[in-house]
Amino acid sequence: MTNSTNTISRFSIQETAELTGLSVHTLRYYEKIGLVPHIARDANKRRLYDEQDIGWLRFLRRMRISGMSIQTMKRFVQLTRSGDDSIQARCELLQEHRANLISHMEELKTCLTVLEDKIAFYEASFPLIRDQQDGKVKEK
Amino acid sequence: MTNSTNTISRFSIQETAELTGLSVHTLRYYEKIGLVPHIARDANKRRLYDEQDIGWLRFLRRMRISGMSIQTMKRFVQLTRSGDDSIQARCELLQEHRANLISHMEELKTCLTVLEDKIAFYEASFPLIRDQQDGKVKEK
DNA sequence: GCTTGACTTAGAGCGCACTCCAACTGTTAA
DNA sequence: TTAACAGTTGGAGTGCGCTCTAAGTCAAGC
Repeated sequence: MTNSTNTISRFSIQETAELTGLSVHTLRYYEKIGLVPHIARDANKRRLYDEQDIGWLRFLRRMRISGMSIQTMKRFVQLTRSGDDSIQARCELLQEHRANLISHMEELKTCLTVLEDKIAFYEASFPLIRDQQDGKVKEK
Repeated sequence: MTNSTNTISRFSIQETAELTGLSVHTLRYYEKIGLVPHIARDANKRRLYDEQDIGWLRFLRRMRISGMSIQTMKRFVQLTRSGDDSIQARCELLQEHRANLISHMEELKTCLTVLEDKIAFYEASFPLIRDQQDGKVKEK
């Protein structure tokens, strides 16, 4: 982090990639498609991200990981731009996403159970694997 | 389900799609790429899935939903084909997938928390939304 | 002055997992 | 017998979300 003051921190695209977990490619891509507004530039036209940008990017990344589509994120951004009147709509969008996320998590729980059952089946049919996992002697 | 006996059930591709949650396209696709072995055919070369096939397809679907790639599923199928010697390898593959799945589920939990916080923030800034959700009168 | 390296842009390319299409076959019902 | 319908095949097309390339700019260090 190469910032001159303690109060205002500005980050290069590389630093921002590290701070947010998004690749530099993705950072430019998100800006291009309008997910991120007007990133400040230095004298050489290089991007300078501030704390707020980092926060927003982190939020976007979380939404992506949790399965929100780029399309939906775009809609959310649009709503954000249209001021306080859209707060309710934004909230509803997030509530819908939450519902999707929760049901997806439920589904994953089912998958995990299926997976555990299958693993248990294999382990039962081949006890040596269990021993290995316990750190015991491996035999063939 | 148009089966003639109670003991041996055979299903058309359409029925199988309904029973497994996979599309007919996907069923053919999975067969083509070798995820599903030798599905029986009737006199007109139409696929006839049996209970075992259904079970296997359901398992595949679960693995896909939980994030296993087609590539990895192919590897698993290959191992299955190479007999009992591969039981350990198969088990390890599933254990690795389980680890991935669990860490993904953790990540989703974090996302959910972030999402809930954001929703709570919006709800706090616009109390009418809360009332609406509680089934109370909607006002503008 | 020259190279290195981190950045810029517009736009092309890619991998994944389907999804669909065209052309065909066979069964059933009117 | 003709139309509708459910299936078949090989192969093309699609949508998503990046990811990379080419060609260029600028600043710093040797």
